[in-house]
Amino acid sequence: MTIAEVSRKYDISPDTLRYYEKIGLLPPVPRNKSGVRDYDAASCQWIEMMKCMRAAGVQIEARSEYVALYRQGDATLGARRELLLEQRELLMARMADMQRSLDRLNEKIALYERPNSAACPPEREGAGPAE
Amino acid sequence: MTIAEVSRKYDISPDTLRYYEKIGLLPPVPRNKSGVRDYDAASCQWIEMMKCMRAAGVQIEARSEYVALYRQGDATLGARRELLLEQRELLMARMADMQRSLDRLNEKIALYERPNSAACPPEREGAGPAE
DNA sequence: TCTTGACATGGAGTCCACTCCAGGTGATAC
DNA sequence: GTATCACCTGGAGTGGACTCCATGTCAAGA
Repeated sequence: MTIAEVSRKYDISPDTLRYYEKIGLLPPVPRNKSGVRDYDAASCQWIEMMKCMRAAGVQIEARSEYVALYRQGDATLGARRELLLEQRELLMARMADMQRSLDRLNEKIALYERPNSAACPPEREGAGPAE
Repeated sequence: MTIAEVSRKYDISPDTLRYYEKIGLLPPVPRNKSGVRDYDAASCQWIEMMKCMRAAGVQIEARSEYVALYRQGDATLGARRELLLEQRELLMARMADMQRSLDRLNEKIALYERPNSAACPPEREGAGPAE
């Protein structure tokens, strides 16, 4: 697949795809004889993996570390597993934070649903619903 | 409360607190006669609100818009409610994305738990567990 | 009175994750 | 053969969200 096709398929700009490869977020993509990228199945799986990690909020540094470990072969299986476990902890913590935010947001919206509510936070001291 | 106390209480640096106020993420904080900030209950509630919105991934622009609407008074109740509803949608979408990522992460970790697994993605074509 | 320390301000600098651009190459269409 | 087009590269630029810094003020303690 060309970079344009991959870009459409995963909704990631060609510039970003090249950037990811340059900084090691993707292992080198195969090229045709004129040096043009020709993404294969493995490349696509890495792209999906990176999209997934990005959506999970994993920093670029941790993502490239994972790729680097992978490319060093089986000796790094343990380290890769550790990295994923650590990122899972971080992800779950972020999700818990977001859930708390969502709960608060829902409370606040509920206040706006009541007519005449002063809808918090109060301008200064006292007035407005307790939070 | 002084900026240092608030900083400790909410784990937000004094620089960030001043920055938030400067760009309108917090309504002006009361000052003592020498111009030093003296955070009151309302200021603290705004800080909590901003921490909450930040944890929810709300951009600074949307947060300052909310504050600006609030400061314009009751005429903007509807607009504020709309803004919160919109941000709730975005938040729920992000959480759904993260849940998908978590599911995938768990699958991947499961592969690492099995001894001798080739642990994806494959280096090139074929080998390695299907995803 | 002098020093210290917490605070103030405006503005510059940093970091992350892209995003854009100038200049160049190779394959295809006319 | 030349125009067009998609692609290439290295490097500069951008936007968001801080973070740091030089310089200055004020109140309190030695």
